[in-house]
Amino acid sequence: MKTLKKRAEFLAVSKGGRVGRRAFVVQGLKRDGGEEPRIGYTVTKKTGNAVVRSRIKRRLRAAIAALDRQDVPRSADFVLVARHNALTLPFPKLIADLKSGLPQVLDARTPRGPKRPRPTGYDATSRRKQG
RNA sequence: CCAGUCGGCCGGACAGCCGCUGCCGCACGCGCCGAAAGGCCGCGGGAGAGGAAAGUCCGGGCUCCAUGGAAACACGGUGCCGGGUAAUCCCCGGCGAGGGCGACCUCAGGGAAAGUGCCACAGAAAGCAAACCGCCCCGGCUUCGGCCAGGGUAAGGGUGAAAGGGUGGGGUAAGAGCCCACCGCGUCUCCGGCAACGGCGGCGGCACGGUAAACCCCACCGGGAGCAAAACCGAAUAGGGACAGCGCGGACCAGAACUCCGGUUCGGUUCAGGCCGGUUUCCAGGCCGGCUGUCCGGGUUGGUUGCACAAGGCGUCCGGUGACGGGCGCUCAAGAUGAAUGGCUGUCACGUCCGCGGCUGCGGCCACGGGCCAUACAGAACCCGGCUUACAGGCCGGCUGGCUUC
RNA sequence: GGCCCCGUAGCUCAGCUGGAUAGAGCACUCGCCUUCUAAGCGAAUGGUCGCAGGUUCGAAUCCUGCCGGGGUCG
Repeated sequence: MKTLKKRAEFLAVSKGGRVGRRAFVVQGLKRDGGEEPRIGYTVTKKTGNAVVRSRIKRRLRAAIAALDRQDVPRSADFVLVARHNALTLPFPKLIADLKSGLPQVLDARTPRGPKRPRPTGYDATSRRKQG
């Protein structure tokens, strides 16, 4: 399985679909031309120290390697953004989430683009009493 | 046996299935990717995180800053003495001060009499020796309680972190190193020691407050930047350099021509000036303007090297109190770059918790069964030597204090 | 991976060089003004000065070590 290596490629995939799962968030984008799917892994510094980050990345990589070829859609790029419980989630559940998440992220009905902050309630200043 | 202190070491093991990255050997189509440089694909063998890989706090190697040298001034660091080392703010041994019953731990240069500064508040006074409450003497007045003037003191009170040696005795009107003893301080001689320093004795009677992690003085050390250094290979575009031609910029004139006497044009000479590792100076030495054409080279994305044989590791002997040094033998031991060194499972050791039983010096110990997302801190990034910080649990050794028994 | 900078009230910052009172503005609370609100005026509250040692009589300030955050690298 080929991997994404450049920052520009990661930014391009982040504009595609996005699906959340228990241990990670999948971003995916269909790609013209290439046939072999490519995977990128993102584990932020907020997740833990270097030991934890490396271990999460290795588990995700091992889970991808355990998938069959038909489970991964072709002609597409994916980015897995790890959550902290990717360290502790049982391995079969990790594989099951990947099997369901990878095709779903390419569905046209999934939300697209980078995650935006959800608006919190309604704006309280708009209903100020006037004299 | 308990308590403590110092030093060293380890920091899961085995097996199965599936993977990742270098290295070595054998194959090696003229295959695939790429603009190129370059890389990829087969089989077998063997290797693959740490004591801190961390923090990036010091010191070196290495590379570049064109090269080489000298001096001064800054700036920064270090600071008892001696040694170790490539080097250090590190380590070892010793000295001094403080703490602890002790093993042991902690701290740090000298100069405050080279100079400058500061010492708030309180207090009379904070560095010049001065006197607030007091104490004492003499004189005067007195309502006999004291008051005033002059003088002598620094023992006592009070303020403060600190009040110009301390304790005791003598002495005195009261006092005071005024005198004496001891302690402290300073200084001199001698002795021990390489030295820091220590010791005996004499002298001085106190003259010398604290702060230098305030400025500073003294001694020693240090050029700067950092492997994203640096070298090589290498699309497009922009920019760069060399050469040729044109002769433009500044300054000057024994020149020539024109002139409205301000200058202009031509010719000739020259590059004064600026920049070049913090600054300055002295040397060598190098670089620096415009337009057109031709050629070249550098270089971004990228690739290769740097990059793993190094102050290396292990063992042993010798020298040394020790840090460490020397000899001999064996060994070759991770090398990624969106970043490899793993994922899953089983068994076991250890640990911990619960239950039950036994022993006991009542602190605990032992045996059996069961549980644990069943291992702390933590992941190489050019390489070494240190320091600091984090760390479940365990092992070994030296030493100190106490208890019991013989 | 290397290098550099910054941590003070809920927020934005002074004070640090040169040591002795922890301050300013906004925000919050209360009061005045106003029919009510805003604005204005007045008052009060709010601080382990990132943490821990050390130097000093005395540390936000000086020294050392940690912790956290940010920037930058042909």
